[in-house]
Amino acid sequence: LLAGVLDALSQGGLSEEPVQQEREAAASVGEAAAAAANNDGRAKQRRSTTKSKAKKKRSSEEEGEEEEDGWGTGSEGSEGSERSVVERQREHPFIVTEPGEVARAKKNGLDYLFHLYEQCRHFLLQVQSLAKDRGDKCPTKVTNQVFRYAKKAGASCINKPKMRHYVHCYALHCLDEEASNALRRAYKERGENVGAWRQACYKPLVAISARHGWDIDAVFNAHPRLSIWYVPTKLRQLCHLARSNAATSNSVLGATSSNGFPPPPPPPP
Amino acid sequence: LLAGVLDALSQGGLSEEPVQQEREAAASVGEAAAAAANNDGRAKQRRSTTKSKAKKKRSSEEEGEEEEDGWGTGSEGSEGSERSVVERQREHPFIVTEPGEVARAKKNGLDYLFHLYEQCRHFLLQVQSLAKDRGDKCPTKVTNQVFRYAKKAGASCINKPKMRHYVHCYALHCLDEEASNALRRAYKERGENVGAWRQACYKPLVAISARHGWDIDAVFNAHPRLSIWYVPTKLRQLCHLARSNAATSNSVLGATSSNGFPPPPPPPP
DNA sequence: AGAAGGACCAGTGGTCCGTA
DNA sequence: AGAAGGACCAGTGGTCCGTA
Repeated sequence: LLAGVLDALSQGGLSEEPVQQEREAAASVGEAAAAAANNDGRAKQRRSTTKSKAKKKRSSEEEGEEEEDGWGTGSEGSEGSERSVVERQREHPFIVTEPGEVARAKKNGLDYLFHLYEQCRHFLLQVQSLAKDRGDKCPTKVTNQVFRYAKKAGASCINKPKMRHYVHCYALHCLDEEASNALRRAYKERGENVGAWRQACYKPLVAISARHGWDIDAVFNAHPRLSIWYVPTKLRQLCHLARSNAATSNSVLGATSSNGFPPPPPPPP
Repeated sequence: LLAGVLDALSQGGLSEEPVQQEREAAASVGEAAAAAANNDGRAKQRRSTTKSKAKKKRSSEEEGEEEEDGWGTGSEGSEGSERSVVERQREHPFIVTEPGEVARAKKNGLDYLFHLYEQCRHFLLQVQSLAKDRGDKCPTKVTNQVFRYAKKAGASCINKPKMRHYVHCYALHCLDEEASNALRRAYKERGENVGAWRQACYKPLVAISARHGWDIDAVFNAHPRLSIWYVPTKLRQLCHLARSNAATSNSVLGATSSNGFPPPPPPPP
């Protein structure tokens, strides 16, 4: 539904290019597999930290409607005067937006954030399909390989640290869209920044895990869109901690669990 | 059934010790997790290749019925005269034995080999149980962590290269014990060595995968004891190759698959 | 100050090859 | 020669911290 539109918009003004790039990405996945099969992997090379990594300018010539279409990728520095010598470009930072709200003024909204997760899923599906054709091991999660594939396919807006950073926010969006929407509206209204909203996403997730015997892995795995993401360490820890606390107060009160699951034994100290 | 007996026998003359060692192994799993959580992991240290790794002699004093109980672990060098200065000790090599046959003369039989896979499963179950208690990520396969745990628990007969080397042999044993037993008898009768028998185990597995749409991963995952083992690279490649060949001859003959699965498209060249 | 992401690092899957 | 397994290595999951 909406996702299709977003797909088109988020590509900026790049027309057909992505298709060709995906073909190249597929090819390079093959190269990597071949190199791994043989014993070629020579030449290590680490640490290059050359600050002037002169991102070569894209060759797309039409810049007519670029910028201010609401899904700015921040990829081209056409503002000001070419910037001072090809400066390092980043994605616009996120702001807390309501569902359906389009972020302006060099910001990205949360619908766009969640859309990136769908894109990753799309890339995983392609990597899986390739792996099956080649008889390679088939990833079930969004792995480094998938991020590499996404990058080669031209999705420069996707990177591992960002996606891992907001996984639990996306999880809430998947598991309880009502609650997620309500939280977004509340935090927008209060003028909170993205970091505060992100922190607030943990609590309802811990509550959901509680209703499923505190098994956050099971919660993730039971959801088709969420099961491809690793459970973030901090979320797992919060669920574990909450379980311990619940078990303690249960035993103190002599109460029995009322969530349909037996209260687990408190973990050893 | 038999496994219980084997468990006892394979421990040689070590009485209660294993229990204590498992407790220590559990503790050290915790240490590792803690170290990972913090940012301590200093001190790398690589390459120690000191040839005289002087395995410190175990402190178990009873050596009465050691050696020649049919499950020799080859762990203690009590033969000859203490060997020439603490020599490097290894497990006895495997020979092809019939089901139920006990290997003698410093050899191990194939029942013992398969028993080691059951032991690994046992260790995985313990690691999983610990992980759940601690709220850690829970492995679904026999990982490095499990091999490390096994070693700390005193199972010096288990190591990764060996277990990976024979996985597909164990797979055949799990998936078609009749065929596995027949193969063992045939190769024993012909006086073949372990390497030849090991090679021969691939073919029936490829045939099994063919009956399941060439999906060897699915075959492994459908079996509860096998699903905890990674599919060996070579087996996966053989299945893929056989699928390609089958698809080619199918299309040449204009024939339709008769295995209940649609013939897959031949992989791109 | 708040945030995006290049780059790092400890530990993984995989198996070679010096050893016995 | 045939075989067991210590030790290595490329690429992983995870996230810090120099950057903008």
